[in-house]
Amino acid sequence: MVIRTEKLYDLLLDHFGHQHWWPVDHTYHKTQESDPRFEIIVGAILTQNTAWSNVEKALDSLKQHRALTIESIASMKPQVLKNLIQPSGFFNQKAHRLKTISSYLLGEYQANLSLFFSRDMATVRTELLGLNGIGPETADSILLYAGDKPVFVIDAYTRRISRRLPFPVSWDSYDELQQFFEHTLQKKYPANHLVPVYKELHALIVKLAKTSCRTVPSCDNCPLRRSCQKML
DNA sequence: ACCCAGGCGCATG
DNA sequence: CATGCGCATGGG
Repeated sequence: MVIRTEKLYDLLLDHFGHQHWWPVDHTYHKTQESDPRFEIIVGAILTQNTAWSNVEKALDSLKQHRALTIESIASMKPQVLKNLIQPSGFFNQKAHRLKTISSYLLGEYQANLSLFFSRDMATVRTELLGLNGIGPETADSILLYAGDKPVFVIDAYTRRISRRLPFPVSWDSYDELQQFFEHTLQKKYPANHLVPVYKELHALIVKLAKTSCRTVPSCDNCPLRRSCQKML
């Protein structure tokens, strides 16, 4: 019995609709104060084990102080940065992490994100993982949502869902679960469609976990149970 | 008063 | 290798 990830995508999209997570369109006008790609990078760090509503407050605060740029965060005094991101919690660690990646992007890539992302995907991922505060999920979120790289993001929700669905993989291995999603989705979608599919499916899984799978102890009582069985 | 949120680093056994 | 714990805030 094998469940198909592309059916999971169809089902969830049909049931919940688009989730509008981070902007799909990276049109960047100079009239804009901050590069949306950098905003996504900052958001990816601020949202670590933190409700998105709190992250928005911190992002707004950074924007209002015109501080949402690589150069600004790299040069800002730590205490000032901590105050600006305070509502997102864990501000001591997060301020340090934001300064680490900002200084890195400034020092190694002259704050040029196009240059940073232009290289081999695996290379960029390895570099990100080497920075303090960037683990697999944060690195992959940055690659997918900011860099438009075809990488599927695994998070606690995806593991929880995967534990309940009959996926032929061990749900506790990040790499194995990621390979499973990527391989199965690659079979259905052409390469140039993978990025939007990966973005939307990850957001939809989060939505599913929050609305249904979080509150019920097992699939037996899940409101999506009948739909889920269509995927088998 | 609890529990949780779009994790990660570090310390233990 | 694999758990466990601290990190901090705001909303339900």
